[in-house]
Amino acid sequence: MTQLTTRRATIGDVAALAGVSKTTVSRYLAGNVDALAKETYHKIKVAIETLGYHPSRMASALKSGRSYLIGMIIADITNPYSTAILRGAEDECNRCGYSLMVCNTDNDPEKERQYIFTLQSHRIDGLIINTTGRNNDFLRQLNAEDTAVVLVDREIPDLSFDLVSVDNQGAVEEMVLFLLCRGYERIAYFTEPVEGVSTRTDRLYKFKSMLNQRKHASAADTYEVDLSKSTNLLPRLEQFLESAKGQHRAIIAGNSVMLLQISLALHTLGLQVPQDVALLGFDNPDWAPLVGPGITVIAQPTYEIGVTAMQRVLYRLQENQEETRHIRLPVELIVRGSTPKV
Amino acid sequence: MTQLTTRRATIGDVAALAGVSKTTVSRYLAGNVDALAKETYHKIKVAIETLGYHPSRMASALKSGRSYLIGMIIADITNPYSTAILRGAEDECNRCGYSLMVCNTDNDPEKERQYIFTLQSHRIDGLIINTTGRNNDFLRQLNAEDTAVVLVDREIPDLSFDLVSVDNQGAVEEMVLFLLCRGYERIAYFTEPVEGVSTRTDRLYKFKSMLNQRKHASAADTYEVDLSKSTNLLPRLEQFLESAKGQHRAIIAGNSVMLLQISLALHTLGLQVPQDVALLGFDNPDWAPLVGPGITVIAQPTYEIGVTAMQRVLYRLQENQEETRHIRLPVELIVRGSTPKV
DNA sequence: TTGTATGCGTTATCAA
DNA sequence: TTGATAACGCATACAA
Repeated sequence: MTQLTTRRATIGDVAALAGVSKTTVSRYLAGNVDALAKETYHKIKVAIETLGYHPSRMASALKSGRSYLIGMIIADITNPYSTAILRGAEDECNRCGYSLMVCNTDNDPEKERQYIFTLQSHRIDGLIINTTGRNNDFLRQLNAEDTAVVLVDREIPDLSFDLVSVDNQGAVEEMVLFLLCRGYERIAYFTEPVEGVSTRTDRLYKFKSMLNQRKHASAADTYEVDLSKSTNLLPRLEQFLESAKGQHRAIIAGNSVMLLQISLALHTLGLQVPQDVALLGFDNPDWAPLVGPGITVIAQPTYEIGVTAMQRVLYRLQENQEETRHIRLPVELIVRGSTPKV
Repeated sequence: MTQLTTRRATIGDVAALAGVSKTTVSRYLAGNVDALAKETYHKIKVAIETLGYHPSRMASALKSGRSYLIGMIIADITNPYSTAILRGAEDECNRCGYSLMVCNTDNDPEKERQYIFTLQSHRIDGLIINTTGRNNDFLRQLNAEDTAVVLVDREIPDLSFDLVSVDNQGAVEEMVLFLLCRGYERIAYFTEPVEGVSTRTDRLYKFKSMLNQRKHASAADTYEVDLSKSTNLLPRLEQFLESAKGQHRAIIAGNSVMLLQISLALHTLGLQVPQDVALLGFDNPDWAPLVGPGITVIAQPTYEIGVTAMQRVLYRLQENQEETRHIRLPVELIVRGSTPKV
């Protein structure tokens, strides 16, 4: 009669206590309230509260094919840029009754692949992915399934996924024009390795083409540095500063990780911003106003990117077969002390 | 005969193609390989690859009671401190074949409560929670269920959950002694509102008791500031600096958010660290070495906290009914230029 | 070493 | 407005 272990209440328990069928309870749960007698509605309500019943999404998902799970694969979760996107996506996700499974790949394609499998096994309804760019074949598979996939930040060639990002080439253009306008003669672009990462490729491409076009500096003023080895950056930095000695020099950092490392390296070298070299970066990290005279940056609407990407996923879930879209959100140049007129 | 829509393969499809029973495939999937004939093993392997089959965790969970889902509730995901813990937890989680559902409460107890329900509905096996501290009754419920719960950072009174954190009182003691030793006469402690947040309470308590004990400064040099209103901080800061005019002054920030805001405020006021006031903070954000002469901090082993908390959760899942433990990881004082000898 | 039968908790189909 | 019944994909007890 009395049960010793407190087993979790099921829809059957609720039905029994309320004196109705499981079907009726299921209708109640689905919010199909109009089709219920007032009295029935109330009996079920009471029964649910009495038992402290919570429906099992697993069972529901098994039957209905909807898990209410969205996967989010992030290349580097320690990057505040990613975290801000995550926060936007999470907010929107929760707002719509979905839950978010977060995966951090540390830019490792193998981990990314594993995560794609794992998420599939949980039957996620949708996926937001900030891809390492080296699993295109695996992502192609997802394309065939019914999973709604939206890319953030990084594009994949020849793949018909929605993409939410910013106008990277426009941003670089704005940066370079700004610096030229302020009188800088030599501008260096420092980026993490660009291979497979569309964002980095786009930015670097635009930088090169602008400088070549203006014949303003040698194209050699671009530096691809793998920051995983901490000793890689310093010599390249010195190389640039040496080669541009006596000129008005500026450095553009391709993302906030690079910006941080360059700031640290300049600090190490005993150099001052902007006296010794001007500095300009992507993203707008918390500390940008605090370092030296404040660092001029291109700020990206990270929170909105997250929200937009999630909206896009959920929209796709409404069985919309609309054509793939590439949504570009606007950036904003925030001028601080690191880039004065020369 | 031929199916038009590519339905997702099930264990039944694999069994049929391999010419064996579902049970046998299930054994294969469970890694129960010793009990399989070599030939059978191979047939199943081929069938799985041919079909691109991925087991459904939902179905598996429904039957076995194991969802392989761990929930993680974070009070503030934009705080790098939290992100670092998240990364540790996520790594360990993945390493053990579980997936992580991440929830960000923005320190809102109502959101926290909603998330607890949602996670329950997904039948999470375990939960790591950095609690707002104002849902103790709801968490008590979880205590009764079979969910493995581990708290990080923030404690809950009278609740028998495992807790992973640092020795906050010891850390404050180290900070204060360090500052006294260096000759500072007036030390202020700035914290976000402490109510319900054990970490903040502990730190503030220790600070007060040390200063009272030494009769070194008035206990009034503690400031609880709600940073959600951006205008709250500046007047309190000026109040302290004014009251301690002419003395060697130092400020301790109760966490890195506070440290950032104080740094910004001092910047606004045109004050220099450490000439005008010394600065000392909790956590070790990326930018700590870069601001002014570098900021002295107490660094917490955030990644390890995340890993340890997850290990603890997974350990509890092995049906261990061992007594509740409070694990305190060591902190490290990192001395930089913001706190010179006076 | 392998297979049959049953049930996990829910939703969907059909009937009343 | 409500209910009986089957099915979702898998794991397990038991049998062979």
